[in-house]
Amino acid sequence: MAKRSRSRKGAPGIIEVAARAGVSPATVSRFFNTPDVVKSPTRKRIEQAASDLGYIRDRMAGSMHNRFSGTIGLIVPTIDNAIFSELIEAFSSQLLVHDRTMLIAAHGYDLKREVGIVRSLLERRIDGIALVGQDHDTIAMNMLAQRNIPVISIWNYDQDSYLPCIGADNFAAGRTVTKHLLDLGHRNISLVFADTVGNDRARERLRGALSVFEEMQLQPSGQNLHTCPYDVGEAKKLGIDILTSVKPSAIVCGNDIISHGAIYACQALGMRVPEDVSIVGIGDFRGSAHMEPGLTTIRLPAKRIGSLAADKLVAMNESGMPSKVTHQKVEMNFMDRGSTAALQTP
Amino acid sequence: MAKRSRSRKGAPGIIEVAARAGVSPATVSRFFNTPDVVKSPTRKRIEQAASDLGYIRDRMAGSMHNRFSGTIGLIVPTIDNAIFSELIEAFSSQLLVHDRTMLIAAHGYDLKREVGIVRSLLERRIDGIALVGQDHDTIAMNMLAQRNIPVISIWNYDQDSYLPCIGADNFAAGRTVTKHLLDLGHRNISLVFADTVGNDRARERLRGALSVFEEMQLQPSGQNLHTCPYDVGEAKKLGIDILTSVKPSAIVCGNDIISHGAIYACQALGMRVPEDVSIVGIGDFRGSAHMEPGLTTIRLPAKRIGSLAADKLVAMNESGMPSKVTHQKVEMNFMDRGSTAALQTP
DNA sequence: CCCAAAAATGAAAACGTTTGCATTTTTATT
DNA sequence: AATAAAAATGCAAACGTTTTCATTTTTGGG
Repeated sequence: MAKRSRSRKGAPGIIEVAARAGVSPATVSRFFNTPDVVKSPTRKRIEQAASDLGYIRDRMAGSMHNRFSGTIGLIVPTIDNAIFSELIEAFSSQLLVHDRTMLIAAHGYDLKREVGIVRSLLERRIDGIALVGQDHDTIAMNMLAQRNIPVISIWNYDQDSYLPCIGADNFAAGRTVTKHLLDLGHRNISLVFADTVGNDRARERLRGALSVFEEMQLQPSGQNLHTCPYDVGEAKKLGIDILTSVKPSAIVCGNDIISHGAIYACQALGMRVPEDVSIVGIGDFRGSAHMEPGLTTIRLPAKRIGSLAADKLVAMNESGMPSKVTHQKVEMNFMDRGSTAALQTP
Repeated sequence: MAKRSRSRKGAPGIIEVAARAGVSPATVSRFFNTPDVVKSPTRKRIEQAASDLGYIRDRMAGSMHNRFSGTIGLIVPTIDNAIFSELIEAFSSQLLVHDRTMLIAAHGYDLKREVGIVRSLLERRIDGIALVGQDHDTIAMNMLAQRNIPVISIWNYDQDSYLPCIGADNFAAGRTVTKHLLDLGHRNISLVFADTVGNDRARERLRGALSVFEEMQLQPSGQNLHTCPYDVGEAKKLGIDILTSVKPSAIVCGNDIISHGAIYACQALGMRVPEDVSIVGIGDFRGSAHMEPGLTTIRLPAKRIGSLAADKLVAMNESGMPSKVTHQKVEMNFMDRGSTAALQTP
């Protein structure tokens, strides 16, 4: 039985490279970390030797001293959902630009699972971590704090967050789309949002939506507030329910995925969007612009957030942790497309 | 200026834990790696000490001896696309089950970029890597071979692949959907596929589709073969083009994303699916089942592939590399939904 | 109870780098 | 050309574990 073959056969180390280049290992190390400090001819010899041998650095060994591993963590509720994949891609490729790599994991909206994931990432010595939202388990936060790891919260902007954050104003987003519907004359409006426990993004959006009703002295009846998971099929099913029972003239969806389901629900029932029902979403995911009708929604710059978060985390590494917790708000754009129209007075 | 603060303040190591538990560091190490070898009372003391101190293992330091880092790489063409996010999620969570973590990166269908990514992952000492498809740069493959890293190719099944693979028979998939359309009486069929260079999945699917035409002694005119990126918007645009110029009665899309675009194109043009145009896809992504009409497609079990790949890679680690290259085919299911119908004889 | 065998633990040498300090080489100044 | 200062390089001690080998403790059979 080939017990954990220790082979590591053809892998040359810094020492082999040094020997071949006729320098000391220290110099080879410097060549890779601070090239400007080694003389040009030496540099050339090392470069040659390394390439001859097919040398590949062992960042892990290096990290023993450094205390920097060059990997940064990202924990999202779920990967398998248009909501976050854009973010992930942007975060990852921006890290690559900084010569870092991404360790990613999903907790499936289960904050308890997040704790285990944080631990697992910490065991791998991440240099920093980005978390979605501001709702997290204390245990996880303590582990991070004790180790003094840069943490930032992304996706939701919260002026008073105890963590640095980069995100959008979800409250405002909820307001904007709801107001748009009211401005169009709709009054019988259904609200379909994701479960808000442990999900500050959804919570804020819903708060925003409700605040508009309040301002207008309108009360959405309990009957008009619905909870729905981030799933097109579920949303469609629920949509059909709502459209046949409550018969709203418009639906505010907490998220584009839900909107997609709602639009399909209308189509399945033979109702026209926006003539019979107006629908708005939040997010502006891939595809939302191109479906028929195009979805009226709010563009949440996922790419921008991912990219900024990567930059920020790297910066926190390189310049030591800033004492000040910064909050960065990214802009959102209202995309007025074809899924909403003024209420047809019958 | 806080130059790369070396702090690592509150982080206790194995030594602190050992001291507190009144044992040697060696025993603490054993406690974590082979618990059964340490006596129960000792185990308890160590456990207590570790939890008191908030100790978190440093797997990196451990990996110096082990030659196993506990991280496994996954390189995909893109994360930000329904195509792969399901795979990624499954792969990642199955790794978590095996107490491994995932390092992931996307090359954007650029095989040259893949080389750099492979190097970067190798520098982080991955224990194995999963690559999508069988088309890869030789340099990358050599780096992996030299280091003797377990590699598997996923997504496409190829009996003769030089790499172990886990995937679906894309050739058969192409055949099935195409045959379905021909069986329904369609003859004026447009083929819309992704660029096949460096993309064996698309290539196989297209080959499969064309093989059916050949068998039936039919020739798809050059006019009927189109290339399209994996993007709903682009697909929709191209779809509108095709539907207004070539006026096919059916479209075979190389992938569900393209199908979505094609369906929206029909809707934008006021054509009914499937009455006026039949459309088939390949993949069965999230949402395909629920759109209106439901997309007729082939279910590619991305979750299953991801999960199997994770298992396989871990197994290759634990039992030493098997000398035999294995090829595993995962089943696909044809999903006959609402987007196809028999040709209306005019 | 005794002793051999087995089980549990400890001591110390790795693992492949980085880095502070010492040494050598180069450069600049006079 | 001599020398001081600066730049380049080398030496060896880390980094935080795991693991081999040696030692101690426990177990079980007579």
